Amino acid sequence: MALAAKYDAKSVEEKWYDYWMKNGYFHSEVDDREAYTIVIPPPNVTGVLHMGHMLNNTIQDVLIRRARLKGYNACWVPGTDHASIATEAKVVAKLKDEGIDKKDLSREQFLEHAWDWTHKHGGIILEQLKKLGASCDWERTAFTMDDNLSSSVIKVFVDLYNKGRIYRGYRMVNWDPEAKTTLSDEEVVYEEKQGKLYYLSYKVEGEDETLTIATTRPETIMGDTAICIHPNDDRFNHLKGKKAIVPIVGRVIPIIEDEYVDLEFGTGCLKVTPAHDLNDKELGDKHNLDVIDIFNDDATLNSFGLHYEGKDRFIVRKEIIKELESIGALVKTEDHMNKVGTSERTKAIIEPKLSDQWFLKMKELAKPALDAVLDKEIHLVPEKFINTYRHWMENVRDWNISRQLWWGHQIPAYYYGDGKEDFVVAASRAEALTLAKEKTGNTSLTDQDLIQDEDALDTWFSSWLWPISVFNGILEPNNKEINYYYPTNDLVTAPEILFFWVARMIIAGYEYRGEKPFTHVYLTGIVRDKQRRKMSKSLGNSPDPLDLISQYGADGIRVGMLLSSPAGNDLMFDEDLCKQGSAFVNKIFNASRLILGWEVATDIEQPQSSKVAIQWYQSKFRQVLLILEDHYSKYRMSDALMATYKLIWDDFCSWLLEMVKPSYGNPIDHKTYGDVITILENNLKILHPFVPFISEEIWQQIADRKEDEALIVSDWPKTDAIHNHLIEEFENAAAIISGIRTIRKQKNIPFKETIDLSILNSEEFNMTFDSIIQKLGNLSSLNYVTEKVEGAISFRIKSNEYFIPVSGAINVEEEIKKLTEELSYTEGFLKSVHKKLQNERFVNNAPEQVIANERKKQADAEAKIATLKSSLDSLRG
RNA sequence: GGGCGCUUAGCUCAGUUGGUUCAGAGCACUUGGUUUACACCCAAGGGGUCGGGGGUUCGAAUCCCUCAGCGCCCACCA
Repeated sequence: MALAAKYDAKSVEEKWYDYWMKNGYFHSEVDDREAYTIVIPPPNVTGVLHMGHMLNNTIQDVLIRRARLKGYNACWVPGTDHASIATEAKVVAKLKDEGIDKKDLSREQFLEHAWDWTHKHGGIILEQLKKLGASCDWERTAFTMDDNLSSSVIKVFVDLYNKGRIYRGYRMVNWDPEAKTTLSDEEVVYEEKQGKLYYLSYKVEGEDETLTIATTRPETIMGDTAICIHPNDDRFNHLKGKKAIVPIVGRVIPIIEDEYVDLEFGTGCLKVTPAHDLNDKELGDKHNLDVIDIFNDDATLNSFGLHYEGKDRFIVRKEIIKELESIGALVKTEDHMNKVGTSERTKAIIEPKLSDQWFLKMKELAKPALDAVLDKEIHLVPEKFINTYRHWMENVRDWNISRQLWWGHQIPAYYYGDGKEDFVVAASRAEALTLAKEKTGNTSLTDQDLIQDEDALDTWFSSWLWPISVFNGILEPNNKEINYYYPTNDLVTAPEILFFWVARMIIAGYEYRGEKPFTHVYLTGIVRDKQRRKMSKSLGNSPDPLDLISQYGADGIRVGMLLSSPAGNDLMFDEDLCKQGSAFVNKIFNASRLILGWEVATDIEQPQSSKVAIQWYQSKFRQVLLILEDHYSKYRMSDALMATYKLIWDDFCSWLLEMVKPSYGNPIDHKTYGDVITILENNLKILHPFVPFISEEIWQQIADRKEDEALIVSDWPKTDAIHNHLIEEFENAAAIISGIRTIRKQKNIPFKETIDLSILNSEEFNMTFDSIIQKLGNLSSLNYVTEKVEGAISFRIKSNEYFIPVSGAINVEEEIKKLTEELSYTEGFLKSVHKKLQNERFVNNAPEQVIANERKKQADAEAKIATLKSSLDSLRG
């Protein structure tokens, strides 16, 4: 009686979230129980919740809540990532709005702004997660730039450097001219773009001849230091050993020969620009060519760009084509599709650039991490990702870990001299000074002589330690928390970051714990809209998760997200799913309201029908419990939800409650009421991971609960004997009831009007559900007869025939027609079975079970035909 | 260019080793019902030659080949 007439999701959600928090139910401490741990994939600290997070965190919360109910010490560690590039870009943009240029700030000043920004906008996303019901251990909230996590990063860097795995190298790297930093290969996204292929003619030095090359990047002629032809290309024999003159620039460059050149592409002549193309760099190294870098950091041209100095590369491309055309150096232009590397974060077009950067050697580190997945030490769900993972790991390249950014962990390398190699790597300035003194033998060095490397580390260089560093396992490898919670159990994340993050965490796990960081990796799909477009802020096709929550309730959204989310498959998000979710919540609420509204009488005996119904449901419930176990063990979340959904909606609400419901105005007997309450309680337990709020709300209402009692920390229902015969008999009863309903509909007999049902049984018949058939069929009587009932409509289930006498004339013609159709269908069916059984090869080859089944089919069909025939005979008189 | 995956009802998807009830589920749809928890309800019902073609088999949505369409990952061809 305590439930309101209508379910108010908002107030219920707030009430119970506060209650859970207040009672510390999300918090985990080391104890005697077995730990079940998940570390959250840390979202960007200043990010906001999007649909991908909703899906991801719903799944994590379902896993965590279920583990908690199953008696594990469940620990879900939340936190955020400093997101070096993304955050720095936001801060730079914000400063720009205020008229401040990053260049005019010192590192310290800039970092102050960045921290302000972080404090102001940071952690909003975690507050949003609370609205979703996420039961994270908020006392453990971590941030990749927390002191201990930062120290962990530095310690690891120093360690890897000392192991010889980190080195500094002058390499061609990916340069993001927008963020003005290098990127790792994984941060470059290649996009197909329609471009042009320009054919340019170069004069041959000292001759009245020209050669033509094809290029997509005419602006880089400023950096040309050679022309390359294939040594076997007879077309260009006359050019060998000669030199060419770069148009506009006038520079004389050699014509070299290399088999790298593709004879089929373009003209067979290639211009070589070692500073701005990886292949050209390799050619340059091989042939000792000059390297001329023509770009500034922002991808405008430098002084090598002559009169184009200071202009952007793409403007220069347009202008230089005009100039080349005017001097007759542009031969022709063709359309050309090519893949352009763009920055994952800023979307800027990447410029290959030579520079000094820090790298981590990956090959050896990757080995145990590869084996772990191939040997199923770590399970990727779904398994199709194993191949992708293997391919990447087997071809892993050194990781560029330095970024020309300030927001992040500054590289702990300290320069004490002018030479490239005049540096030491140490966890602190003091240690660095000691090391520098040792290395140089110069004891008069002071702190002032040390200059720390300006660069920061790639964000992923801190998040790859996440499952260890959140438990402080890097700094204190033997503390009791890391030993207890590590390895964690499940990781739930998007496949997009399989290499960025997952693979590297596995690597770090083996390197720093000698053990896997988690056992299962559940890879979710991408959330897309109905047009299959990825939901993103820039496309504007993503609903605001908080709006959805206020509209459908957190429970509703959770169900909606989970209804269609097979692991690894994209989720076609449709608001209708949320509608279905909140309808389900409403159904649970109303069913509970019905039960709690019942008047209970202690002086009534439990009717036979209720007793049977309760026993049946208990078996059904246990059966579903096993199915759930199976689905969960395979991480089939949608299936687990659907099995629960159908159990509650169909078996519990549509069948059980209808079976035990007292007739209008009458009280329910005490025994049945108690049984139903117990059943409801168990239902709520298996519902709780999916719909935590409504389930807690009702659980708290259906009995007097102690102050510290709560569904969230109760226990998962126990399995017990399943009476399969009850389940089977119920199915038969349900078919009979359905038959009655069909006839009522056909003959327009309203439910209120009672009818008689006669059963002509040709085989042993179990009467367990008779009382229920009577109740749900609203029968005045249920009789077993030995002869057909005259003047009655009939229907058949298996080999039994059921008769309902109807007042008024029966349409004999119609009945005959109906029976004839059924007969001819059954005869056709029997014929196909006969054919099969007469086929010797089938009888010889098929397993016995299959043949036995066919024989059973044959017998059933024959019995049914006999029944139909005799019915027809009696109808025809 | 290489690799992986997908194509089953209007929509989103299940279909484990080929074998009763395997051609399914949820939603949507149609029809009927409902002063007695819920129209976010109840009941009944329609709907698919399992992308096309070929093959293996007594038997194929399931295995093989091939074609078509879609998606993803990886890769330095100007």
